[in-house]
Amino acid sequence: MLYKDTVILPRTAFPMRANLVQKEADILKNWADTGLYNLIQENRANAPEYIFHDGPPYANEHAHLGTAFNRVLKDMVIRYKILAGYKVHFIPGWDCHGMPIEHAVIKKKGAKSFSTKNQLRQECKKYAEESVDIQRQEFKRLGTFADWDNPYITMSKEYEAKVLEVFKIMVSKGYIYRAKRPVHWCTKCRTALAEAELDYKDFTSPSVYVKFKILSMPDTYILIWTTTPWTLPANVACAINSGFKYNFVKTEKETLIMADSLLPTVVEKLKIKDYKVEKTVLGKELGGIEYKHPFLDRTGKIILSSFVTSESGTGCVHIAPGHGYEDYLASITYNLPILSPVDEKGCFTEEVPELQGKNIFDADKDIIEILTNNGTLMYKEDFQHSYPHCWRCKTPLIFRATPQWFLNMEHNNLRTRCVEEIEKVKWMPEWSKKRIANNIMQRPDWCLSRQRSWGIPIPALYCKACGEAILTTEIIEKAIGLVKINGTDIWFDENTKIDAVCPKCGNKEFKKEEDIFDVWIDSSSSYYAVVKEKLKFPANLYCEAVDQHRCWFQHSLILSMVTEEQSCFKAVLTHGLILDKEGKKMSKSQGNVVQPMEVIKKYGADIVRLYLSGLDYTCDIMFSTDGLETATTAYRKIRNTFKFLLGNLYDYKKALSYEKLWEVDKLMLHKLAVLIENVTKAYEEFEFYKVYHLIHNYCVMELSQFYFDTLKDRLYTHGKSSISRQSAQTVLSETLSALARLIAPILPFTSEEVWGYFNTGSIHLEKLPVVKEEWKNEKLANEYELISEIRDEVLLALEQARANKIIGSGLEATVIIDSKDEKVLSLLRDKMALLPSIFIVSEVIVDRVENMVTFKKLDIKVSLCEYNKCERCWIREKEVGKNNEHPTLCVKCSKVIKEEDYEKEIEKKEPVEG
RNA sequence: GGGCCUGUAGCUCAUUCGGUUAGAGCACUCGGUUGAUAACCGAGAGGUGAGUGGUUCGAUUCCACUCAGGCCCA
Repeated sequence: MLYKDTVILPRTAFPMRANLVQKEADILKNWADTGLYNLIQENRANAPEYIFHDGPPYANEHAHLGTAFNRVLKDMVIRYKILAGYKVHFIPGWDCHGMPIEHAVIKKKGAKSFSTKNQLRQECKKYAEESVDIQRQEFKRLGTFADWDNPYITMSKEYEAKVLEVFKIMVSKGYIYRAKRPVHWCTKCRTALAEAELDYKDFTSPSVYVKFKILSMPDTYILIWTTTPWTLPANVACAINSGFKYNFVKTEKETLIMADSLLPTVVEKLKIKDYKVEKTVLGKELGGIEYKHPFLDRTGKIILSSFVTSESGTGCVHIAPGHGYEDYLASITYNLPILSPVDEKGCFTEEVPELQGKNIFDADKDIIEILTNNGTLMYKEDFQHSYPHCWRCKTPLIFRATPQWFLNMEHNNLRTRCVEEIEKVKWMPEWSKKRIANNIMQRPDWCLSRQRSWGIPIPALYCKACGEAILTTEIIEKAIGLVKINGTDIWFDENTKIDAVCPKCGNKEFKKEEDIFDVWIDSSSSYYAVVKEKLKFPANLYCEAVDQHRCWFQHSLILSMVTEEQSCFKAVLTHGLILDKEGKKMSKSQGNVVQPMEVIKKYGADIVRLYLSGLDYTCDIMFSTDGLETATTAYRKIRNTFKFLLGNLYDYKKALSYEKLWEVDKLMLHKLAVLIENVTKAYEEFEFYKVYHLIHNYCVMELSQFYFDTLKDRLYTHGKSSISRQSAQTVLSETLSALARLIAPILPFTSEEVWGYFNTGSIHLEKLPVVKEEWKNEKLANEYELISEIRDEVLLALEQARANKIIGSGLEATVIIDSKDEKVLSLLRDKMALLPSIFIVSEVIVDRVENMVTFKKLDIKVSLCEYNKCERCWIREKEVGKNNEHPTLCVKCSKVIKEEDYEKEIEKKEPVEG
């Protein structure tokens, strides 16, 4: 008789090997075919809303690993919120304007191939559109959930018009002003350059030491050092560090002021032999002192600035706010004039009559001559240093102050209101509040204008008669009307005319502003163009990387405070950046860049997602292949857990009521309840790595190592329809149902695959598992806490017996246990009948015998069980061999065979050959 | 140079107010099983808690500095 065939082994088509790459593609197709996104929206039509607003990634070719991580993180939030019963309408976005795209297009096609702005803009648009499509495919492949067919695109005319509306409100409320600011300028291309367009190369500049006469002190000079003599005509101040010590150095002729720490190098260079330090003062004591300009008829004053270093020079820095960024910042603090007597070709203007028309680099030697003649030049040499050049024409660049549009951070107490509003927002992690508050407090006024082509034009006009810059809500209104229909290209079309009257001279002819907006205006207006327009203002959550504290988070907050007088987000979740496995930044030059799609192609999205979910993203994330391998192992464990569950539920009919369940099964429902509660709590806090560890540990420790192992005998050998087997199946079913849903936000593909073998419909239409009150059983849990400790000791004893060749399999063992602890002893006696299945041995006897090994709680003796092995369930039992009908079976098995009427089934089966 | 963050086993994470021998899982080694089988079970080994100093009866935990790394600003 083939008793083996009466054993009910797991049966499922759910494959052990995932073959994720193929499987995920199938599931994606299925989601697309069934229109899952819309099904979910319908399903949650009347549910409370959760507004999660997507920060638009930059539409620049393939998605980076950091972007991929950001998408996955957002997706886990979205999928969790949907699971938790919310309606989440997630509109993805793309940031499409800006310098990097313009840069890439010019690089690809060459600057000469575009004769008009709009030709260049068309090419940029094409580039951005292609990038959006590439990234959309990649984001879909990651299994991320969104309204991919209806994204917001910052270069769409609707969006552009909305940005202009935001600007109109800024103007109408009086936040916008126009002022000069130094920018990197190419004198050959006659254009401003962005940071990314700078090409640093070695360059030789004249290095000069110049003395400025202090007005209030006879024969006393402050000594400065500069490598750009041509900026001296724009000098308005001299900066020193308030914390440094400054010496008054008396030489034969005069007294020179310089930093104490730089004295030795300076006197050596200037070949000053006889000198004496007359006195030493702290920098802050010199603040406000006036000096005479070395060759122009005006004065400047000494100011205090923290950027002055003691690395080179004299510790006294010549300040020309029109020709340096730090100088410019200092000019704001000290309210200094911003002189920039240089035209767009790099020649001096009439503001410097002596040098008018002269190229500034050529003028260096003229200025040196003037300084030499009037005796203010102390020393001169050539100085080689790394200097920015134009990326296109390789000309050395200059800083030149040009008029720009600004947002005034102090208007209507904007800065203070932002800082106060920050307090009302929930920042996760908490330190991010401090970070953004610092940023807002320290930031200068926002320079809104860029001298570029690919962006939204600033709708200002210049009077052709008097040159007056005109920016009014009426003009913006007209621009919005045009843009809504035509997009912003219309602004750059020379045929487009805006009707207006110059308020200064009454003229009606205008030149349109050529500058565009800083791209951060585009993306940071999304609260207005998307949240307010299509969702519900304000958003519940923004979630981006840590660098966005200075960018999107900050700028969105500022704009929202201007237009809505409140924050556009209630909570902000920040994550770290993705670094390589050594914690180094990924960069092409280092060769340590990981392409997300290559990883997906190799491992599948679910494994990548599982890996990412397990990382603590509140700090920087080190991405390693080792980690992916670990995640693969963890994935297999989770997958096999599902396979075991499915395999033992193929014949499951219906749940047993709680009272009828076996004790161990009740225990497992308690543990499942605790798991559900803990996982839900972790999800609520967006602590996905806790979710991962909780679920993985549950699969490994509670299920695989304990429950499943002890359950095998019951599932396989008890009667098909026995209460004991049904009891186990009831709990297995609850476990599968809960586990699949709990992991669904992390493993959207695998959970969907599992659900297909278990239930109907998509798992992503389901809701979080609910803990039934009756499942909670602290008393049982406490008892089993102790039993678990006891089990560990028994397993240790079995291992020793195995090492001593007393037993092989655990089922060969008879375990005799005793305890000196009354509590333990009474528990053992109480649970006597259950112990063999819990220890997975054939026999357990509570007794005291000789040669017991003492453990912490128990004394244990393991011996080879003297009974015969049941052919069917492999348990050794004293009745085996005594039953005439089934001489090789134990009592339990012969009873099962009889009651369940397996006889016919067995006879029907063909005998197996060999 | 400034602001913010990070550093615990090879990997991913724990360690509640500072308190017994710093814990899990994976990976590794050894063993068992062959009825979850490219699976499953058990055991073992693995740590100067980045470093130095301080506060304390006691520090991985609190403080200072240093080192390594990240973001932003200069």
